[in-house]
Amino acid sequence: MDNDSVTGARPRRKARRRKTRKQGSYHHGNLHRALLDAALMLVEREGPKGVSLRSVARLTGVSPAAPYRHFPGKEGLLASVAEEGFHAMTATMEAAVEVNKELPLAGFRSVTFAYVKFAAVHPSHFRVMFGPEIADHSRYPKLKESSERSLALLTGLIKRCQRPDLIGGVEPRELAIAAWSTLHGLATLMVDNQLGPKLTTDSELQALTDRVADVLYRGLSYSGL
Amino acid sequence: MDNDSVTGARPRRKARRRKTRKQGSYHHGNLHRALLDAALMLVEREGPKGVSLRSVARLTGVSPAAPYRHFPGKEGLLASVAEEGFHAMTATMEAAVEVNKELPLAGFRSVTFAYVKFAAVHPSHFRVMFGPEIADHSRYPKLKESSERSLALLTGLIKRCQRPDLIGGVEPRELAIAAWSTLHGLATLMVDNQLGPKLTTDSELQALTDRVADVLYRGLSYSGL
DNA sequence: TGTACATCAGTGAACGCGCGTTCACTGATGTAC
DNA sequence: TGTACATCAGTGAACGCGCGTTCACTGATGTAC
Repeated sequence: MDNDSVTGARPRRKARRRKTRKQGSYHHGNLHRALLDAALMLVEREGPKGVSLRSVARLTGVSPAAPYRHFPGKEGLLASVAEEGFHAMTATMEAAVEVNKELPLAGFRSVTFAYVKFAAVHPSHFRVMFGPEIADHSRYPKLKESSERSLALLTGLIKRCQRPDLIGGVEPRELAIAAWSTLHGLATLMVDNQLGPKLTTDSELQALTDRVADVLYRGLSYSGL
Repeated sequence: MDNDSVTGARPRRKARRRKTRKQGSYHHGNLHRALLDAALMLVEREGPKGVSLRSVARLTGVSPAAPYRHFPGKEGLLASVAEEGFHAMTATMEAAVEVNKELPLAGFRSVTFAYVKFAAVHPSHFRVMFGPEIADHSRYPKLKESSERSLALLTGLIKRCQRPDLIGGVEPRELAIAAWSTLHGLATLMVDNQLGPKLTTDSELQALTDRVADVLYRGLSYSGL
């Protein structure tokens, strides 16, 4: 049941919980986390609409009412799942930037790949993060905040790339939106199977991502970077 | 109930039906079309998950079993809705190309705007077209075919733009995927309210789209266009 | 250390609901003669 | 033109289902004295 593919986000979360809660185990031990893990697993296995509060409880081995001790309802649970997704994705993006710290433009390539790779590996999780399951994202401040971090990351990256002599010409945030659109579009089209069945291997994914990143890269270069 | 915002696709469809069916009115008159219109309306009003076969039948004033005379089931109905969406969207894109026929690169701008505008005006329809409501797009050949037309349109546009001396360097289809990713990403982020609440007016939308199109445009220009 | 009490995580039964789909049917429409 | 028949679009009742959420509860855990 432990979902160790989202390694980026979990340690942080565990640490936070240690502080706010007694560390010992209550009845279940750690139902909050167990529910999230079960939800994650169901999302990946059955897709976003295969997740119900009852099925999550069932998978966790707990009564249908138990989740209400930890989440305000179904949407609240999904919002937490989405939030963890954003944390994990941003973490891999940050790691990708870190690798090419001195070469910000090269960093762009790895960030692109990190984003697309995350979507490819966790398609349903990705869908929950951006899809209509959570009707109003603004009702979940922590979710909103975590999703904005990825845009902030792109914006920061662009600021660091911007050539001093051209600063003032283009708003970094607007370039960041253009970049984000490209990453997100590629990831979405892929997740939704719109690009044909040619993306079976990792290297094909890498190749396609590289081609798209090329265009984006050039577009940004000639827009003041 | 008549949804005249999707003007691009309907006349074609009506004409086709006149041929295959008697023109008079059966019991309901034209339940097939009425169901599609009702589904479309519900999708826009309640969002993709607000649509049920029963609610569609209800809105049409018909018994819950009636739709089964015209569609294989719920998913089949939604697939038809999605298909009409692709037809409508591609039609507006084609119209946008037509306007700038002699200036293919300028045509790119208008196509971008057409795509994003369609998503902005019909957010839920757009979601049905790309979302997980239809589990397996390949099970609906007509849907698949209609969705591929928009990529074909982009590819064609790129071919016409490609500078003869550079042909052979880059596959048009790969540039088209890059372009499509950018359009689609922008449209998706907008539909999913990820870009903040700053897109209330049409001109703001136009401005943002133009900025993104700028980057894309430059990226393509320096990639062999 | 031991006891009485408070807390609160998890139970299990129940609620009302709307759903997708099926079925035998009926009655309006179309057609062959 | 009129009649007997075939077709088939739409009916309405019924099915079984899983869902989200509520409620009074119980019993393990933690705590104050």
